[in-house]
Amino acid sequence: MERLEKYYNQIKNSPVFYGMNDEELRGLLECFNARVRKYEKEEMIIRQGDMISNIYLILDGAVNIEKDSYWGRRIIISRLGKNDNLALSFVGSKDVESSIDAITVEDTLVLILGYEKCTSMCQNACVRHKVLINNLFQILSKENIELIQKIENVSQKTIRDKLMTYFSNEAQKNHSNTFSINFNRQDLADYLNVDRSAMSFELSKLQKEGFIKYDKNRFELLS
Amino acid sequence: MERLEKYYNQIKNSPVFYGMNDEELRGLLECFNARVRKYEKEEMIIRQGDMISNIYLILDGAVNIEKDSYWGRRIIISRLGKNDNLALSFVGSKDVESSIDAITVEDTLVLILGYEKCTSMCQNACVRHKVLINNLFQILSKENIELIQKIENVSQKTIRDKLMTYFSNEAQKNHSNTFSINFNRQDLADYLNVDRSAMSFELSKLQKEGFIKYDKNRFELLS
DNA sequence: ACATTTCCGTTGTTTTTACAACAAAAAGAT
DNA sequence: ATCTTTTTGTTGTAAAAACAACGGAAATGT
Repeated sequence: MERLEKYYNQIKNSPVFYGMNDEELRGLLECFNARVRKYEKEEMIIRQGDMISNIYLILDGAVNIEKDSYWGRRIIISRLGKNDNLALSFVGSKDVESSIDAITVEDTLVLILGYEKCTSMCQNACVRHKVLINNLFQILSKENIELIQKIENVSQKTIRDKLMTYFSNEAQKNHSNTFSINFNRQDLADYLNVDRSAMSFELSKLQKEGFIKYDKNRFELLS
Repeated sequence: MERLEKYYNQIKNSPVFYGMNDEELRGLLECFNARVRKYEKEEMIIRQGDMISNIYLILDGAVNIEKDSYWGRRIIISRLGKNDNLALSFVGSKDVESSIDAITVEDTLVLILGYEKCTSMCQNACVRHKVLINNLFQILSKENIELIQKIENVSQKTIRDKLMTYFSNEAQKNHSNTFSINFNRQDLADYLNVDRSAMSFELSKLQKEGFIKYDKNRFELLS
């Protein structure tokens, strides 16, 4: 259990608490019984089948949202990082258990809010709750749009098209044709749903043909 | 333009307005300048690039959420029906233009609420707005979970696995091993991201091998 | 610096898919 | 009922992906 104060500024600036002043935020943190927890590398924060009643906010680190297809194949649905929320949709959907795992890819610090407890208590009373839910709505909207984008990525027919679609999207996010990615090769393959070695092969081909340049995890989109 | 009253009961029972009494609902409908609009078959309700500031609720009919991959290939992201919302995530994400098309697959009736207008006016004032956003949050959560499920469907490696995953999910939704699907073959192929003829072939093979039985759009999961 | 482990690229082989072309069946129109 | 159009199933072929096996590079630990 880590001290909350240490991360107060970061918490304050996260999208979850957007538009709140200090007084409101502190009240909210107390009402939600906020705490900070540290997870080791490769630790599971959420498991398939869990009932989720907490809001999880990543303060630092990286987390994979994964799903095990029934024969051991791993699907990486998304890679989350600082200021992202985990499994928010399962908080919003009452009585639905998590269909995904959340696994840290490195040591990770998470802020945990007991959503259940507070909402049942303060019901219509607290004003902050209204701001919060408004923020959550917007965060979920963004998540939704990113899922659609992911569907676009994995729906391309060839490995080449998947890679180029993914790179285009990354370049756009970074406002630059040069960008680094968080994934290693295996993770990228699991994200794009292709075989790693086939993907590696396609990457070199793309480089030889002059579409991209890369060195380790740094990529450049040419032309 | 259709008369609102005719559909009042259905509107009242939709998830968007869950938990509101008549007075609140009527106030809300007025505040949001609610109207009902009829779309013909194959008409576009939303286009890629549109800025979405309305809440769309399907009263009757069916709508495809699609995306055109840049070489004519069509991706069906989801098929929506009665009581579903269109493009809600683009309402929540300010200043983000739609990345999808919404196209009717048959004559469709839609309730349209001018979300923008009301929220900017009544700001923190109206109580109903709080209930509404709470509902929207839950609806978006469900959408989110369904998108994750779709990712699971299309992330299977073989056509057979995609079909069986899809069928399992449908059977579960219907609480029965026998169920009808809305898609015709081409649409199902575009949804699962596979070639139609290859899929047809795989379907007959699955039937021959005794895994499924089907007649037209009615399927049964055996074993 | 050395050993060990993890990660990455390459190649050949097998499996699966996409694509094209066509026939049969079903649905719609007159 | 007849004709037309749309949908669905079947087959062969070419393209692409998965898989397996391996060697080298890079990272990690001691």
